[in-house]
Amino acid sequence: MQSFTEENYLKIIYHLSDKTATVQTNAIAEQIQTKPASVTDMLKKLSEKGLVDYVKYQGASLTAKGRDAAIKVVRKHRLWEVFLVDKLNFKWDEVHEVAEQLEHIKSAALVERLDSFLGFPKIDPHGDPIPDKNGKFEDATFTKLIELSVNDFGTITGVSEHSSPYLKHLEKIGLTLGKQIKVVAITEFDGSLEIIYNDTTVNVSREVAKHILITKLHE
Amino acid sequence: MQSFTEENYLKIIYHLSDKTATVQTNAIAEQIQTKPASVTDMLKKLSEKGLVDYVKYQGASLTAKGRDAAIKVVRKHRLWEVFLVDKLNFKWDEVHEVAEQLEHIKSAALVERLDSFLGFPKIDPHGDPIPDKNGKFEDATFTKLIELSVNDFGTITGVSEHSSPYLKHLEKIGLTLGKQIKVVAITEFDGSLEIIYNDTTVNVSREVAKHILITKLHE
DNA sequence: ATTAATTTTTAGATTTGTCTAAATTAAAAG
DNA sequence: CTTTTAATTTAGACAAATCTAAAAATTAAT
Ligand SMILES: [Mn+2]
Ligand SMILES: [Mn+2]
Ligand SMILES: [Mn+2]
Ligand SMILES: [Mn+2]
Repeated sequence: MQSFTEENYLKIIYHLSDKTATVQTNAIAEQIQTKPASVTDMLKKLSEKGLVDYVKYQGASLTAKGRDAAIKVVRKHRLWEVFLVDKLNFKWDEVHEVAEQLEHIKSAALVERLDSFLGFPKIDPHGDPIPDKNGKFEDATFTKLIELSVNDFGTITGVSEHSSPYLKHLEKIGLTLGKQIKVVAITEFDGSLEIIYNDTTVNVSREVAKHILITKLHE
Repeated sequence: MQSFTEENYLKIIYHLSDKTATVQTNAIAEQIQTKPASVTDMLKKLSEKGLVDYVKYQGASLTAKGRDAAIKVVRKHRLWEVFLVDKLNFKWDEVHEVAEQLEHIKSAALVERLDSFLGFPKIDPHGDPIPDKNGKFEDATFTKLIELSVNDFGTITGVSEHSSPYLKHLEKIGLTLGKQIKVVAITEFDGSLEIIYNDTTVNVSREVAKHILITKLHE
């Protein structure tokens, strides 16, 4: 059984592993809001527990056991987010902080019954896939909005940034999950994108477009 | 903002205060599963924070601020128990441990929305009153089953022991919340009570009867 | 009022997770 | 291939919460 703190490290390492095979000390420190020296200490501990593979100065990666544990935390985080939005009427920008706490509640029965109560949802309020009981899930192949070209179109199926200010901004300009969008122009000056959905046109900065995930539609 | 641990101390002191005005170090230690020396340390800390009144060797009591904090924890504990039973189909003997964790989740919005989602329940699955948003609740005047005499009758409205083995036992012999019962005899030999409800007669040991709370009916 | 038993507190150590400052190692630049 | 820079690790300290063993205070018993 892992501590609250250990679970946070495993989860962060898991998320950072999406991009690179081996995760650096400084990257973990930044995500977890701590100092590199503290990360080194924890990596040694997690390594001794058989949860991460760690070689001095070379970074860390999750073992099978560590990945299982991390996925369980992610599953709980996303199920609780669905609960908060679907059942308690929270907005999608209000749930992340509370889910950060709820994800550490220890009770296998609770997770399974919550999952059932919610109707076995496949994605959370930000479009992220929810691992099932066995940790399995389909990691959809997203394209970032910023990578689209003029005349490309598709559906908004996720966001890779969960902060409240960011999500509130998307809400305000109408770019929420499920919206069909099309890129009509890319501004020469600042690289921002001109997007059309329904009959509305909005301008999206590169910084914002970076975190919007699109499922491209063809033809 | 209190730590997880501080909240547990406040809650225990609150519960122990029901019986006596000032709470002893050893009593807290026993409830919280720790050593008296640790309790002394914590009492000093809570005293400095203005949450308890504490005089060396004299025991402790909650300040108004401490009681407010304790009641907030109790409110959360009981609301979560209602959620687990009413929405997730847990049995009344399965919820206490999980609620011990959930009661420490920090989010005012979550508590209020959960309360609303549950329909503003007044009592939890064990018959305990749920404090409202402002910490107010009616503490009903219960009579312990063990204090009844032959021919006394009433309704089971609560239990003062939340452990799974105890609650499972009550379930098995049919003594659940809301049942109308009558004492038909008290056994000379061991003081156990002969109880009748509907058309069933059951024998209840003194140890079991001690924790069953009755609302007496007259005439 | 002494003595004995119980309760409570202190003193000093331990564990978990963190930090700062200094020392190493690895990577980048020249 | 040195030198410089950046990343990482060690060493030593610290805060929170706990423990054991010993000392002190309170309460109960003679
Ligand atoms: Mn989240
Ligand atoms: Mn999410
Ligand atoms: Mn309970
Ligand atoms: Mn209860």
